[in-house]
Amino acid sequence: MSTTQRQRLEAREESLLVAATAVFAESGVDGARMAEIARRADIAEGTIYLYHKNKQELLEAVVDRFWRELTRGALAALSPHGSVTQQLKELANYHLHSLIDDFKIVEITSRARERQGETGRQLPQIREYVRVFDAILERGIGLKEFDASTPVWQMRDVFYGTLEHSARTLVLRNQAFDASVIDNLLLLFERFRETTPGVEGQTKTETSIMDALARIESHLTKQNS
Amino acid sequence: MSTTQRQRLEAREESLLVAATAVFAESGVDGARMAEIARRADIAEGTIYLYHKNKQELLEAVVDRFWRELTRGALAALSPHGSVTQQLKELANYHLHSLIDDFKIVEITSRARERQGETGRQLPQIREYVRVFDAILERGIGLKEFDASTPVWQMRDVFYGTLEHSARTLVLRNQAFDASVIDNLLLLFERFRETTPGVEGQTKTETSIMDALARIESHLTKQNS
DNA sequence: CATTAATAATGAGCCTGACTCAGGTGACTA
DNA sequence: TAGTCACCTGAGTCAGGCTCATTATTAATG
Repeated sequence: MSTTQRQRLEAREESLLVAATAVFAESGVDGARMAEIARRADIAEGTIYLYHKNKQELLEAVVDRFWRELTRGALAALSPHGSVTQQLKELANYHLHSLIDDFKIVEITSRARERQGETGRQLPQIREYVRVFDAILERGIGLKEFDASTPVWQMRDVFYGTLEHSARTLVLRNQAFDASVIDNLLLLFERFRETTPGVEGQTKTETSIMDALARIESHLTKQNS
Repeated sequence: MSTTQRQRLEAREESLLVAATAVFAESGVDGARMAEIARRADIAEGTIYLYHKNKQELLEAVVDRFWRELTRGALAALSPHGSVTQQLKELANYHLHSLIDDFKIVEITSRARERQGETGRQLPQIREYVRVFDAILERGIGLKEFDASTPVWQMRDVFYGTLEHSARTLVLRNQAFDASVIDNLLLLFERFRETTPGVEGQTKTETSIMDALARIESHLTKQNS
């Protein structure tokens, strides 16, 4: 059966990524030995190179997979019909928790961007993850809840930048999740609110977040298959 | 003359760091060859190891030196008797410009933190740099310009996190410095302002920023000699 | 089923590049 | 001139990422 064959290959690829993720997280990128990864995935060292051109691309695959999962989780964490503020808070919570829990892999993410010569690269799945927040914000603007005068990317950079740094601070201090970070961040976002509230003007653009999320989801499934 | 001897050593050390900085910035950490660094510093490869234990510690020295210079520059960019808001703006400007101009080295900074096993390390000079902002904020709180309800570290994480992400976004898009990022960020910081203004209550704590900066400066000179 | 073709997996060995160390060089002193 | 010391050198070592000739496995064919 050709299906069995393909499935076996995919299982192998998956277990390779799992093994690589563990070793990278434990030993760091430089400390990780290809031999060790192969041993854990129960394949020969040379076999890795049938799936990934080199250590760098294996790392990229690991990181990409991680952010793909994170995007799935983020979408699942959002209450589909919640308010913009509600969703923002849910996403902030999910994000900060994830950054803290998987600090090791998050740190390694910057290594996946490096590539001989190229200055600024972005992994497609990270871009996809960021879009989840952009989608919420755009919905907020569409619903006139947020002011359109500040560009979306600037609001997003405040959001992500702050959470990333806060996560680092918390981890360095060996502190657990701190909800006040999120409360204060959301308070800040009040600044972006429309001064003309226009409450409950939902009817017109109400579906836009669903559209945006659907678009992102279809993107994901496409790339996955 | 023993002075001449010591000076020669310091000049050597300095030219080594200059060469290493250039090569790391051009080729990235992994792309950088110790042989190339030695060639540019006009010394033998083995000589590098008389000054730095290995490539990792050379990298740390390079990054540390960079942030030390940045701290000097930041202190110079502040108008000593300016208002807190004024100084915040000056620091934000200086910081964003620096991040963009020296993007390569800033990116490399995270590599200097990595060290076999240890999860979260911080280079002393980066910590010192961050304190410049903390000092301004604390002065603001002392002068009752800022509310003390949000912890300083959270405000600082908003500040640094946002600027860092914004710099990345700008560089990735090949855009130059964008002043609106700073304007919007400072607008956000209005949130942290005291609701009870208490304007011009300067007399009591007026010197605290000078004290703080002086403390930081003396720190620097101590470590330098 | 046997045979062949095609595909996948293996791991001994190659090669690059960080790092070492036995020896050299020159400044200063007696 | 010889001895001491501090510093420098670069050929050689070796770890570890990666290659590729060989072997194993599966699929296709008569």
